[in-house]
Amino acid sequence: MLAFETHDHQACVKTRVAAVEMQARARKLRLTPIRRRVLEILLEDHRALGAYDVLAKLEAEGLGAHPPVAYRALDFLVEHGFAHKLERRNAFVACDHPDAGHRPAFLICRDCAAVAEADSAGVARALAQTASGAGFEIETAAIEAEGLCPACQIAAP
Amino acid sequence: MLAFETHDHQACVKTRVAAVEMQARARKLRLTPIRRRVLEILLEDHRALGAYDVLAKLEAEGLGAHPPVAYRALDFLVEHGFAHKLERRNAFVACDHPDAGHRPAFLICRDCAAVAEADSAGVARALAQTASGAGFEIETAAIEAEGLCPACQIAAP
DNA sequence: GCTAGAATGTAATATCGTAACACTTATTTG
DNA sequence: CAAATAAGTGTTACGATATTACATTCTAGC
Repeated sequence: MLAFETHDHQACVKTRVAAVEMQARARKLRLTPIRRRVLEILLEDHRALGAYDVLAKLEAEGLGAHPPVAYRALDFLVEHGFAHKLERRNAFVACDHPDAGHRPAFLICRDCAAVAEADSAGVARALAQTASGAGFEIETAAIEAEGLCPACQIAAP
Repeated sequence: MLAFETHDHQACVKTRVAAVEMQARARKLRLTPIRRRVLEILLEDHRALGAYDVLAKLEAEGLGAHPPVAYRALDFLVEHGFAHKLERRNAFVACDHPDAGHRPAFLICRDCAAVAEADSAGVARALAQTASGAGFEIETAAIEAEGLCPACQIAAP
């Protein structure tokens, strides 16, 4: 639950960008300057950011001023498992474990928008069982809890 | 998993509106004509409808032509447990079990938008356990699976 | 009937997201 | 290497989703 703990964030961003770079190379994906910068922007917080928040930062740096620029980069990151979309917030967050194809559960703080990934295996299993009883074939599952992170429980009681 | 089975839908709508009416009376809520009609619109399909879909139907019947009309009625229904919002789709669906305060899991067909409610107790328990390990205090959880309903598995293989 | 609170009507605008097409840059292939 | 192809980017325009604010009307309770 990395996001809720203090840690050396500079280093954290660096190692995680490096990890994605490696993954990208291995999978022959192009981590272009815009995509890389969007990933960094997401990593700089462990927070949920809207597409237009990301776009504003890009724009301030002269990297593209129109919505499709942000959406395309975000779509790329999401598609390849380097970021996730939070459906409840129409927002995006960098992935904690940049291995492709996982779909974690999310714990989202309603106060500070910090986001932690949680293992969804148990949850997914329970869901799959229910679905199969109905003859429903699950393709993807979004599991998003909202509430208060430890810090905000103290700050705003 | 009512939504995926054939049934007498006329009767289904009628009994469910009646159930909500009783609930509303018991809880001193005002099920006004607009709110009632929006509920019926949602019940007429067991499908996910966008706010603007609902609004279009209201408009065609002369019941209000501006977005807040639809959103206010939908918010009322959601707030009191007579409908749910599907975050992944920015859409709404009538509640299967109009008792207040429950938060089911959803099985949403990507093809026909049929929606079934599934028991979320097991899923919620698994999630709560993970969260408590992180010191995170869950207030609400959205659990939404997307895939193919039985009918659409046959229709579109 | 009066009044307070709830609900509705309406305009304007914010926020989120995409289609379409021109152009540039990278990769493949003859 | 050059041409052909594919992938990525720049830009315009628009569509879809949602809210704020304020005026007006309705309703319940006195």
